[in-house]
Amino acid sequence: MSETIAASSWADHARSVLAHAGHQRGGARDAVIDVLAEQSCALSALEIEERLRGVRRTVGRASVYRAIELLQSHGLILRLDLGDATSRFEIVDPAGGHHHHLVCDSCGSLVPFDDADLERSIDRLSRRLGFSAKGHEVVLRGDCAACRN
Amino acid sequence: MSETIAASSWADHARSVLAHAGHQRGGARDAVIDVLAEQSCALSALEIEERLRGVRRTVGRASVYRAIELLQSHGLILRLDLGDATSRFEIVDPAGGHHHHLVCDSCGSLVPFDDADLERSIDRLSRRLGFSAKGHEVVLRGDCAACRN
DNA sequence: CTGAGTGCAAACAGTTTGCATTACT
DNA sequence: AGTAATGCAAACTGTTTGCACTCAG
Repeated sequence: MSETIAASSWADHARSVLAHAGHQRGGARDAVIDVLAEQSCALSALEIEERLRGVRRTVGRASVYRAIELLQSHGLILRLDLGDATSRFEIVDPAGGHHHHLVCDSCGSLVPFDDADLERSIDRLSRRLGFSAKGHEVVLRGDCAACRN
Repeated sequence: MSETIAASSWADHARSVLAHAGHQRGGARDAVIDVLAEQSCALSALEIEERLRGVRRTVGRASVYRAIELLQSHGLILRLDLGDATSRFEIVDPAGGHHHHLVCDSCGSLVPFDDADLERSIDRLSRRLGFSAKGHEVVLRGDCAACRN
């Protein structure tokens, strides 16, 4: 894993981007940013809401979704769809690094990984196809170490 | 594209698999199989329902979902999630070939592609990670040829 | 003060489920 | 006849929207 950004630096970065875009700073969105910053891997909107309720402050569901939408539109988080009909979100490394995921068929857990070889293949591929591919996702399905008795 | 199976052969295959699994053959599921067989690329459940209403026979929404679930549990179709909160389904080539997708950011269209190099990377990757990766999905996001004016 | 941000509740869309009916075999 | 398959409608879940209220600047 080449994720080396500190959680707080992403939060600061996100707040700064939003501020420059002319957004006021409200308590609900701020709390959502904090929760996302603490988590390195994908969270669903409802998971975010739940964690907020416990630890920080109760935030209306709509505010969670609106914060997510705003963050996404500024490229600060990305949406991840893994086949269970709920979107998950995770912070985007401002430095450009990114990873992909293994979804465990048994326990449903999410294991992040990265692979330079894979990235190279995808680069070559986009060039071959003539796409200006702006992004990509790779999802492996299998059994995680814990479940593969 | 190395998809060379005839549509009818998948439909026959699917029916045979279900018959061997002890399932009776009903009109609704049969129609769903036909619609899927005619389409080479992913369809959502509601798109399937819609096509059935027009051309073949009106099929209850629940039956569409039940047919999909059954087909999926037998590995005859696979679910595809592309970030718009609706699952799409496409037939699985009994010969084992498969492809991935480019999602056009502008028009939302789905363009299938395959790439041996990419597959090799993913194979190597699964081995490196020690997963028994049973499946994988790759989604590229960008602009399709038509939209890239 | 003024508009962006927020919370609540209602509206929505896709999907699933319960149950009575129909149709294979 | 007996059992799987089907259709309908209601229930559910995740997400979005309308609107009144609050708070940051």
